[in-house]
Amino acid sequence: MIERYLIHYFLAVMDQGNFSRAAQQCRISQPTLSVGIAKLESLVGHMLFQRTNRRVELTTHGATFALHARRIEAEFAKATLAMAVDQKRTLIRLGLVSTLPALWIESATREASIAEGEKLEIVEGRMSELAPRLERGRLDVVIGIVNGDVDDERLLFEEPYSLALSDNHPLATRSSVDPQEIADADMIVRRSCEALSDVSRFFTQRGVRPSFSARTFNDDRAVVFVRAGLGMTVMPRCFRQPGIAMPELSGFHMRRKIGMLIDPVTAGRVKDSQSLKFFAETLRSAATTG
Amino acid sequence: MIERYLIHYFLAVMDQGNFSRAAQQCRISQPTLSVGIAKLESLVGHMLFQRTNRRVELTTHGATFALHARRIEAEFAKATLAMAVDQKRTLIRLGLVSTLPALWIESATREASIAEGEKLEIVEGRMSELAPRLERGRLDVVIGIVNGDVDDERLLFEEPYSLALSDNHPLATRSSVDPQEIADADMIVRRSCEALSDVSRFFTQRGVRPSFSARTFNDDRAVVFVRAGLGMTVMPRCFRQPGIAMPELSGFHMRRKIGMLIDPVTAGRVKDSQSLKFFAETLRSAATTG
DNA sequence: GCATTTGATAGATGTCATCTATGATAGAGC
DNA sequence: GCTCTATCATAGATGACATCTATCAAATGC
Repeated sequence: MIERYLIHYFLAVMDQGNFSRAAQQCRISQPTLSVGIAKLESLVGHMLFQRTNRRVELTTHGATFALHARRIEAEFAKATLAMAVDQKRTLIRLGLVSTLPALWIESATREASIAEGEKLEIVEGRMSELAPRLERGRLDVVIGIVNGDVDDERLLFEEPYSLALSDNHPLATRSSVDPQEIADADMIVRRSCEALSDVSRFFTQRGVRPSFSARTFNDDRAVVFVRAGLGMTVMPRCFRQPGIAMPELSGFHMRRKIGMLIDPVTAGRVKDSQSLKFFAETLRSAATTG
Repeated sequence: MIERYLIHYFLAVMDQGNFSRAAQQCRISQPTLSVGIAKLESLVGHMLFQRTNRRVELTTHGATFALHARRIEAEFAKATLAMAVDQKRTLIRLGLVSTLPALWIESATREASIAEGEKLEIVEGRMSELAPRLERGRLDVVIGIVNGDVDDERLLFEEPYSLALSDNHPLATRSSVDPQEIADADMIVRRSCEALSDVSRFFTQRGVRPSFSARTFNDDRAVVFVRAGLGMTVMPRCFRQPGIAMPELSGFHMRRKIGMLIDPVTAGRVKDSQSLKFFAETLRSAATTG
């Protein structure tokens, strides 16, 4: 049976005149589209496209099928439109980089839930997982690390990485600490940290080889370790909280920007979302007041 | 995205007014249809059916959607029809019970391949595997064991089960052998035999407990063993061939009918198939001339 | 000749439609 | 009441297949 997704593939190739671009339009890989068209051709029993190396054009059978394909797609569109009235809730699928403090996420989530008739679906993960999901339309928006220039609306905050240590540590009152001063200290490794490799390079380039007292993927757990005096670590400023001192690590100037990455396809829906707005604003204000 | 199969499910429920019957119409299980309708409802954002215990009826949203669903399905049908012209080859998916002799299958396949513009796709297996495949439309026709009354057109041949032994065995010249006479003989077990349990019951009820010299799923291999004098076995008469004697096993009157089981949905297409006709006739004549 | 762009192929992976088995509910018959 | 039957829903396992990440092969442009 000819499924709708094959109709989609077919129309995309017609639109773009090219398999690779059609695949992009459908947000699938080129080989997937290739076998999809092959399957469609086997289902209808005819070649639909004449592939020359420079361009793709319809066969006569393809032209016939094109008429029907357009009508089918139009009928689906009409049906969807007809059912779109009285829609109760809009779903926003939000990707969230895992290197944000639990407390902030907690209050942001609570604020977001105020919005009526909307539903937030949150996926946590590293940027390297979230970015392709956004790319393929599995997420509507990602709140995480953004690089390069970002307009103010989408940038939530920018922050440095600092040293984090228990506030009864001798160095806790200092505003800045030299790497050599902590050569003998125990360090805690935040394994999900996006700056992990930069931090370790920073220390090794200065001849400092700290010993490690803990390794964790959970940043809030790392904070607990620090507060308990198990060791110190380097983490984004946003993790500052009672019991933790965060002096500058002199010479380490890396910063990160936290912002929103929005899927262009669903951008309209996302822009209107009250819950996302509440969520973002809570993070933004936490960063400025903290 | 609403896929076509969901439209199908929806229309089937409308047609039948009942999930279970709709599932039968779609040749899927009832739970599959249940979650399918649930998925469709979540996609369109509305309940489509009002389920009471005794009957299923459309909601107002469902009624609206029904109009569109019919149109969509109609467009697909038109498209399929438009592409059906100039169809080159028709595919017949043939299930073949594995307890038929390789030689017969070989010549039948060769004869079938004469038919132009048709393609035969053969799946071998036990009846217990083939029957559900036919049931679910994965096969167009099954050639295998048929029970009960079958019209002459679909019945290919009927045959008894006989003892099979090497033709230089002392008993080879006999027309009939008593079970007690072979109490000491080595037997070969044809593990895929549909009569296996009947055969072993037949022997045990007569107090005969033969020893086994071979066990195989491959009937032609069993023939090779028999011819080599490794032992004897009970098999359908159609396996008779040079080097093998097949005296009757007195008291064992079981017979089997080999015939065609045809999927009612694709019956029209199957009836017209030349290759299937050649295939069937070759088997039928092999049975009468052999 | 070399880099680029095209679509096709192969093998691995993940998603999800499908299955079987079971539960929950309601009416029918006694 | 009680069972029996018919209904649709749920849970977990399975399998099919759409999709991915490699690649390759062929043609074009420089």
